[in-house]
Amino acid sequence: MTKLSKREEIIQLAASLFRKRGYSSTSVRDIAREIGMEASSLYNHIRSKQEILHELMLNVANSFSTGMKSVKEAPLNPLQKLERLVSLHVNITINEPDAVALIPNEWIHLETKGIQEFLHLRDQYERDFKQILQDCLDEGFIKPVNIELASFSILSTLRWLYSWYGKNQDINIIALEEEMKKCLIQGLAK
Amino acid sequence: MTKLSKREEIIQLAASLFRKRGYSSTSVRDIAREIGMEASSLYNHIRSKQEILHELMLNVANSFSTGMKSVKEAPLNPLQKLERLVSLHVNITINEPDAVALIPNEWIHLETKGIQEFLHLRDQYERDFKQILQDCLDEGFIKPVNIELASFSILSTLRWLYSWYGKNQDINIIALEEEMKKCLIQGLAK
DNA sequence: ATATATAACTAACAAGTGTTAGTTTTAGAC
DNA sequence: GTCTAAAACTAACACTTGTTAGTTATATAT
Repeated sequence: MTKLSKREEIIQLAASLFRKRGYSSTSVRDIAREIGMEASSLYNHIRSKQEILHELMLNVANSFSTGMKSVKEAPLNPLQKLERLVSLHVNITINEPDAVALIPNEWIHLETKGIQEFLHLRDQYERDFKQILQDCLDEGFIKPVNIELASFSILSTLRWLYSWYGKNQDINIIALEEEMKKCLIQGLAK
Repeated sequence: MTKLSKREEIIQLAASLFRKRGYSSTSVRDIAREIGMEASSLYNHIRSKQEILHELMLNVANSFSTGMKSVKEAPLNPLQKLERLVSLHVNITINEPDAVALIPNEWIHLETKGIQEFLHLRDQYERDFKQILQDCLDEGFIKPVNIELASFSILSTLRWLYSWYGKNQDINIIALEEEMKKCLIQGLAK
């Protein structure tokens, strides 16, 4: 564990509060109290409350985007790429569970520019995801299925993984990855 | 369409605002402005802002619970019950998309008693869901799979259905149900 | 020891929050 | 027309919000 700068400490702590109560219900004074200083002192380290959210959301969005990029470029067949994407989600979720927990909802509280940047990354990610699933279908790796719905379903599960991980933190990561791949990719039907 | 009482009108409109901006970021004055009256006038119809959220969340939670009850009691095999649950989610989502959209996150803004009631209903629902999935497995309707993870996955998808429905409102409901069943229950693997 | 930069503090601001009290308007019953 | 109840209004409350200004304390480099 590398020691965090005060700024990083504030941002990490804010992430856990944003996760628990939401961005709007977390006041600058709440963050300050938890970190052990006055609210105004925070402003020696950050520019605004909004900046904290912006940094959290775009950092984690960029983690996913660069992860996707390296998966796309890897010399793998589409099914293997799909498995790599499951690994990607599991790993990012375990490394930054609080920031990941903000993804589904808290982006609405970004200001105009932040929203645009964030949604652009998210849309691009979903397009890439669907394309890989489509490749799986075209190359006969999976059953014929509605690609829109299937990618929506897989991404829904992966997005909510953080809440499941919250309750089962003792699980082996490798095992979790394998179970997820089995569950999401191999499907249920006999 | 039956005409709504003013109270119901307020609550429905609040639901759409809560969905768009979140409970905390929606002020009583926002609701009043949209409905065309002064903030204080709302209090002729509602007891508090919190009461609106409470009513929305517990009504929709009860819709799911009573739906689950009737599925459990129906003379069907577990796989058929699972399919009925998919229908249940699709139908409630289409009938009250705004209230459904609040389920994943906004319950944290309920006050103590509301949280307890809500989480109790949710936990019971998830237990019942898992049991039906377990029955499917025990009676050989589905492949051997981690029940915890599988039910988590299916429920994640069903919970997020509202966001997918938001983008594809033109879709045929029966077709949507069938696609969901195919996607979630029959799985992907060849 | 002194100078300097960093990071804490106190105090205050303007704006917005949910809610209440008291009053006036509206609409329907007799 | 008059009485009554429902539902709107204005005005204000106590409190919280994010943020800034100005000041003091702390630590480091010379």
